[in-house]
Amino acid sequence: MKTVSRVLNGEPNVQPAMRERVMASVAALNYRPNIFARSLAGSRSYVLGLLYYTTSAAFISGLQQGATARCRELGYHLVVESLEPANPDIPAQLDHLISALRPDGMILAPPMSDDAMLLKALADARMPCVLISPGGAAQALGRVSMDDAHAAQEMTAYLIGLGHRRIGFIEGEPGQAAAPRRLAGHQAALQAAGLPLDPALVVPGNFQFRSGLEGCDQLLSLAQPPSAIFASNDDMAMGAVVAAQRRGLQVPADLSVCGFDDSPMASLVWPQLTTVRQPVSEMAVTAVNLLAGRAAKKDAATSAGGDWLLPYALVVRSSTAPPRA
Amino acid sequence: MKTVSRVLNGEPNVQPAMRERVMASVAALNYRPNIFARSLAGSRSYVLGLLYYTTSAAFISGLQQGATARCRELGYHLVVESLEPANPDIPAQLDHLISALRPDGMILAPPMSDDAMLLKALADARMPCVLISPGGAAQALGRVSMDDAHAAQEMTAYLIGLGHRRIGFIEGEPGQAAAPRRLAGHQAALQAAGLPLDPALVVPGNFQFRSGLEGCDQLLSLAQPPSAIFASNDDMAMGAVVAAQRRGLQVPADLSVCGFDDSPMASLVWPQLTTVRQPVSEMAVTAVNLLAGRAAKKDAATSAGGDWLLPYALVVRSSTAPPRA
DNA sequence: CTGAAAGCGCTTACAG
DNA sequence: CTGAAAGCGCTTACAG
Repeated sequence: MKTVSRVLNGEPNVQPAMRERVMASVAALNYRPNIFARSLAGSRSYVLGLLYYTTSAAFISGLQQGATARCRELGYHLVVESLEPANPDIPAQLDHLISALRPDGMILAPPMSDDAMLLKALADARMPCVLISPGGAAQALGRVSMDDAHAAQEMTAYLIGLGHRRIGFIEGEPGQAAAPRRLAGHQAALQAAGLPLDPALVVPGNFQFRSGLEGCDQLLSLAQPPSAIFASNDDMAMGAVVAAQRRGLQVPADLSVCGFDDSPMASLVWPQLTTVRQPVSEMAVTAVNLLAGRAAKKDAATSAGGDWLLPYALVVRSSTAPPRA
Repeated sequence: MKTVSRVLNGEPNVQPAMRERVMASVAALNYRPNIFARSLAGSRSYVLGLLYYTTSAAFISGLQQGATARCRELGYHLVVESLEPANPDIPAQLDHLISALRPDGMILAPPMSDDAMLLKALADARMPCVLISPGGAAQALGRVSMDDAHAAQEMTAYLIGLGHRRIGFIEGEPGQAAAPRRLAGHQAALQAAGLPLDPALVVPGNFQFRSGLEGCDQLLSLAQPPSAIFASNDDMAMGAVVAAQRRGLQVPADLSVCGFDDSPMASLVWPQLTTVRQPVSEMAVTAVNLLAGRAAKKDAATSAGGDWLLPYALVVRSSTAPPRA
């Protein structure tokens, strides 16, 4: 019965009758192929790696959720490895993972998707990789991202549409690729509306709660404070809300605040945050599809890959409103 | 050279000279045993599963961090599966995971460590399990927890030592095992100090930011409001801080607030939260040790297991102070 | 389109 | 204490 192998792996050239006969037995016996035997004999391991570094637990957890779900559907399994950016141990850790498990591919979450040392080690091992939201255009099977700039532009356009003319912006961590993109989108919307780019309205941040709090304080201390603040992520937006409330301002009546990410906290705080939903779990699903697809192909050369841009969504909740007249 | 197997697996009865000769070759060739071949032939898979449901991304991420690190040291690999409590698909999902990967054991994070359906399916499959912070005393290889009650008791004793006499308490999600334990510890400290148990000072919560905010509001609306509030976790403590600040109160000058967990946010918010550090990553390490140890043993019967209570730490930061005179 | 053979890289008893 | 043999459960060419 070596034909079962053919039908189980969905290969062509099997008679329908034969195929059905096999399928029936498989169902009846509750047969489940042993992944170890499969991997030993074949050229695929049915294992995919997720390489990450915990900047935002919510983001990583979302990726993992999407990836494990899709892996489950495809008969794959996900092995996770937490790495540290630019850590000299990376090659050794990778070598260990690869030689022991021989994963069919790796998914790199940011900021590891921009880690030169990791990327080099992976390339040396000829390991297929999909990069999530990379900054550069490193060589890889695929890159899956969302259009940060366009989303930020839409958010700012929404604030302008509400009637805001002076909009403060709190930047993200400079080292992360998404930060400058979000600022660029914000400024593009300002320009499209014919609004001036006042440098005083852009303050630094680092994606963390506290920098949002301080950034908001700085903006509200301006001679001409903004009527709305766009923080580059939700954590900072929450900080901004707290800073405003401490000064006795009502959000959104006195000050509109919006964020980016739609983290789980965004809809738990009060007021609930207007933000941009990142397609986190969809990005992971796409990455798994690319890697699993390429592993199934005989000729790796023709594998699809490429750049994928996934749709985001503007989530309007209760932290934004028209400015006070 | 089938003796290399013996030395690689650290078995006794090998001549030192022979052992050294093998080790030298292994190092020279950068030899790495293939986990698939090992698993196919042997009775161990060198794979451990982490079964969780994302209540707190930070908590899960901490567990995973600890588990992967320890797995790496022991030559194991971690496969993660996100499940849903009481989901009827659980047996099927589990069956799939077990028959394909044959993990040597499973680590169950709360609240899955109390999920009856999961526990039953695992027991049916005779899968060794370690439960993290379970509520009940379900049958398992091991249970690793921290002493929630004692930690809460210590926290309340600390507040009393600061001079507080009326201390508000915001409860956790009733469905989670830790919630009643923390309340019990709080009340034990009150009684030990001869303070009354005023039911009005205990308000419900659900471990989320918003319930902390509302709970604090409720407590501060009391005819005799408390001078300190102990929230059952950090998310709720952050909510309490915001509620206080909205009323124009200074934390900690006008109101002390403390939490539980030492989540990453706890030291990023302002003021930084006084809280209890849970030994999250250590719990995961202990779980891996138990499972790997049991897999290595020939006679599973004698495997250690049992109950493990790991040390926590009171982390005093700037959200608590003596009450205003 | 389908079957018989060999082999993936280890570990497990079983002899020496 | 150490070696030779068999086998784990699949997949991969290779014949029919």
